[in-house]
Amino acid sequence: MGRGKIEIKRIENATNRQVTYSKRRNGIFKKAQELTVLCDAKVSLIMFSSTGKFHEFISPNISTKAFFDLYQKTTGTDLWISHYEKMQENYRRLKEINKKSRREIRQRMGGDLDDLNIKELQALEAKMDSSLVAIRDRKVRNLEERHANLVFDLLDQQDGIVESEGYYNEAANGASNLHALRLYQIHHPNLVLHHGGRFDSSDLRLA
Amino acid sequence: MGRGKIEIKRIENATNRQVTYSKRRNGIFKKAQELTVLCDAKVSLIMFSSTGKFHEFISPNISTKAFFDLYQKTTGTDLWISHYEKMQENYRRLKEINKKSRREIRQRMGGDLDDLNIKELQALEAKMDSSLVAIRDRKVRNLEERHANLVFDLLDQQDGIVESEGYYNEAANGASNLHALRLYQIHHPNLVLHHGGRFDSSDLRLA
DNA sequence: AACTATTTATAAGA
DNA sequence: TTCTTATAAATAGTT
Repeated sequence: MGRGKIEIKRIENATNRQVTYSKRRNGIFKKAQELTVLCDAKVSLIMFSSTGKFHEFISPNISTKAFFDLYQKTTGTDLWISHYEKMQENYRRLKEINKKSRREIRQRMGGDLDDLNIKELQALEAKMDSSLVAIRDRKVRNLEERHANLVFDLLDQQDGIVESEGYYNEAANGASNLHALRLYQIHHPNLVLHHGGRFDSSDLRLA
Repeated sequence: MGRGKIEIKRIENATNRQVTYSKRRNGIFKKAQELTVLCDAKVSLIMFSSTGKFHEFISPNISTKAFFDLYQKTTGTDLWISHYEKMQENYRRLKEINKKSRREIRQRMGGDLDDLNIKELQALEAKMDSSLVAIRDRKVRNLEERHANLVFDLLDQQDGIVESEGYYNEAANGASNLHALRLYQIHHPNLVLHHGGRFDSSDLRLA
């Protein structure tokens, strides 16, 4: 749909590619917006250009966080929750160890000291140590895994990804999420949030 | 673009809405695919129809998980990581408590038993208890928060959301992620993955 | 699911 | 970038 028909393959000329990206991005955002309104659908559209620019459209009345949660729930794919649950399991183990340790101390305070208790204590110490080692290993593995994901899944293919400011948003609702995004935008004008609501072409001119 | 011009507002007739959703969904997926190829961009497009049907398009060479990570990194918005880091902090506290506890036990094994140690021990116990209470509270709050997000952000607005099978995927790479998705699809034919690669209209006829 | 009259998106040029 | 415009593509209404 243009002066000529084009083949759907990578545009080699970087300038043309950028121009086409910009035009088509506007087109697809408009389509997403229309679909949201016409069909009462929830749409999340996130894109990174070949130069690493980030753009997003999200339907109104749903935060990206809620979208992710729903996505994870729907697909049953979740790394973080399984990770979190394992950590909780380890908490329970540590808690149990602490409890036993306190019981040991009480026993000793009662003067009831014998060889068996020493062995138990040594076993306890060994258990605690291995538990801590496991925790440390898991933590290290986790950080490495996250890093590897970020680095290899994407950064090796493109430059210019904006870096996180380390701003962590604790609130769970969409409004706060949006707030975080806006705080971020102050320092990253390249980041454009295509909010929902009635479509306005001025929304598409910020990048 | 059709026999007549339409206003962009919710289609009240449910059948027409569904038909339009289906047609336009195909259109937008095709656009996403073309953008991916033409402009070498990474695109994630997730949608839920008003009847709760889930559809997704994701560019090749990047998993949805990686997309989430990148999204979070880019926007600096992250609930899970801050949560996770707090848990790690609590781990460190518990670890420290365990260490002190073991030192106490060693001291007692040496026969050095006095009132001061008992007080330290009691303080230790109190500290451990409050730590565990904090952990438990945080865990409960977290689960409630997640639940509230899922329930109120979306489920109150629509029916028919497919439920998670509770399948948790531990692997971090896209291939395994895809595998999880495919396993899931076996039981949920409504779930359609619009994979990347060359676009094929047959991909769009599964729902 | 098809068919088309129209509207809409956009490729190329400025 | 942004605008123009000829043309390709998407789709609303119909069968």
